[in-house]
Amino acid sequence: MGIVDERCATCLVRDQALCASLSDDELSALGDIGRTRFLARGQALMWAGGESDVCANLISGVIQMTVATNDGREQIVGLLFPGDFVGQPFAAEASLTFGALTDAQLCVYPRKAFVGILAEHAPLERLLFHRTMAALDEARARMLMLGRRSAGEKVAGFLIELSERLPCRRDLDGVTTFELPLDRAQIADVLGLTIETVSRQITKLKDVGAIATPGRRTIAVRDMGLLLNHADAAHA
Amino acid sequence: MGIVDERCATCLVRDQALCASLSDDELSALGDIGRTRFLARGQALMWAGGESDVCANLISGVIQMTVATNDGREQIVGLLFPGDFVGQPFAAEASLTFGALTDAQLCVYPRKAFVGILAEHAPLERLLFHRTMAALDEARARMLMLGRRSAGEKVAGFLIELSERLPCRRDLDGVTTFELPLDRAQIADVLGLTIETVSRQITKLKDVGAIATPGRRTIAVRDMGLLLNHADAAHA
DNA sequence: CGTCCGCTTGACGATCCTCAAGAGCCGTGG
DNA sequence: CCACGGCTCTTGAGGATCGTCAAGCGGACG
Repeated sequence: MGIVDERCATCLVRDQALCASLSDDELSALGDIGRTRFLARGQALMWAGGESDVCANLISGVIQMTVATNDGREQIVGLLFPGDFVGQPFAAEASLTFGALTDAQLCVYPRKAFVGILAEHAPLERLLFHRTMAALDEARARMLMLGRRSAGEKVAGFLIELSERLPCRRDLDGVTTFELPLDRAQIADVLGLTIETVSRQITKLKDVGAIATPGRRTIAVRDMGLLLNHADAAHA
Repeated sequence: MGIVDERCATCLVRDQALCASLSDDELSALGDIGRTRFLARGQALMWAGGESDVCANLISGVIQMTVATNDGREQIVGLLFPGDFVGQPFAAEASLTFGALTDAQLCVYPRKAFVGILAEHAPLERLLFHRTMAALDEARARMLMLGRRSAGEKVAGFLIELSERLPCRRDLDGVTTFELPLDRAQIADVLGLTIETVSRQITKLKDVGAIATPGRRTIAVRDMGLLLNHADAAHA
C-alpha cells in the first residue's frame, strides 16, 4: 500500500486513462486490485447477456462494443482505444459484447471492487462520470450517422475518424497512412452497411483520388479535403 | 434554507427525478437555485451550438433531443419524459437541441450553480452518473435499431416503447390506447426514416389488425403479441 | 504450386426515398 | 351551421440506394 505498482509507474497510458486523476496513494489502491490481461484478436472480454464481472483500462489495441438482434444481425456501437475505460461498472449483467479487434492489453479490475474504489475516490468517480458524458455525445453523433447519412458519407467519415485516433505515418507530400484494425465486415457493422457496400465506397474514394490502399488493411489519405467533402456533402 | 420549497413538496416527480436522492436539507439547496419554467409545444430550451447555460428536471410533457447535419438533415437522438434529467451539465456549448414535443413544465437550474451543487452532494452526483450510464445503454439500443432494423421493425418497436412510457388507457378487451406526442415527421426523425415510410408502415400495422388509429395522433394497440412480432422478426 | 480466405466486382432485386397528388381533419369566417 | 382554406397524413408511381446472391481476383501460407 502506498507504493505505486511497477506496472503503473511504467504504464503507457498512465496519464490518459482514469488513473490520471489519482494521487500515488490512490493509484496504489487501484493497482492492488488490478491485473494485466492480454486479449488476442477476436477474443472477447465480456458477452452481452453474460455476467458483468470486470472493468478495465485499455492499455493497447482496439476493442469493439457490439449489440445484436435476437436473429443475429450485429451492430458495433463503439470502438475503444488505448486510455479508454472498458466495461459497465454498475450493471450486474452486460448489455454489450466487448471484443478485441487487435491483440490488446488491459488492466483489469473485478467489477465490485472497482465500484468500491469509485465510491471512495471522488476525483476518480468524477472523471469517469465526465467520460461517460463524452461517450453519450459520441453515441449521439453515431446515431445521426446511422440514421441520416448515405453510405458514401459513412465510409468517408469513418476513415477520417480513424485517422484522428489511430497512430499514423505522415508522408512528405502530406499523405497520411494508417492500418485498419477492422476488416470489411467489421467496418460494415460499425456503419450499419454490408461488406459489399463498404468495399464499393472504398473503391469509389480510390477512383476520385481521395485515398489509396497500398494493402488490404492500409489506408493512405491522399487528399484530406476531398475526403472531408465526401464525409459531409449529400452528393459529392 | 433548510426548509423545503413548496414547489418541491408538491412536486409531481419528487421521487422519480434526481431530487429523490436528496435529504430535505439538500433539496432546499437545489430548490433555491431552481425556478419553474413552461415551454409551449415547439419551443426549445437550448440549441446545438449555443450556450449550455441551464439544466433541468422535466416535470411534465415530452422533450426531444435532436442533432442535425450541416445540410439540414435531422435526427432525434432521444426523448425525455417526466422525471428525466434535461441538459448537458459539463458542456459549455450544447451539442444537442432540446425542444418541447408537447407543452412542458420544467424545474430549471443555472448550469454552473447546478454543477456546484453536484460537487457538494455525492448522492446526487452518483444518481445522475447512474442515469447517464442508463442513457448510454438506451443510446446503444437505438443505434442497433437505426443501423440494423427494417422500417417495419422500427415503427412497431417505437410504438411499443411509447406504450411503455406514456400514460395509457386500458380498455375492457385489453386494448391499450395512448396519444402520440409526435407528428409523423418527428417519428420519422426518431427512426431515421421519411414521413411517407412511417405512414405506410402504420397503415400496414392497421391492415394486419395489430393497431387501430381512432385519430391522427391516437394509437390503439389491439394485439400486442402481433405488434411484438413485427418489432422483432425480420419478415412478419 | 495450390488452397484458403478476405476482398472486389457484377447483376439483380427489395427496400426505402422522392415527387406528386389526393383525402381527412380542424379552425376560421361567413 | 356550413363552406372554405390550410394543415397533416395517406396513397400512388417511379427511381435511387443499398442489400443479396454469385462469381472472380489476389495475397498469404502451407
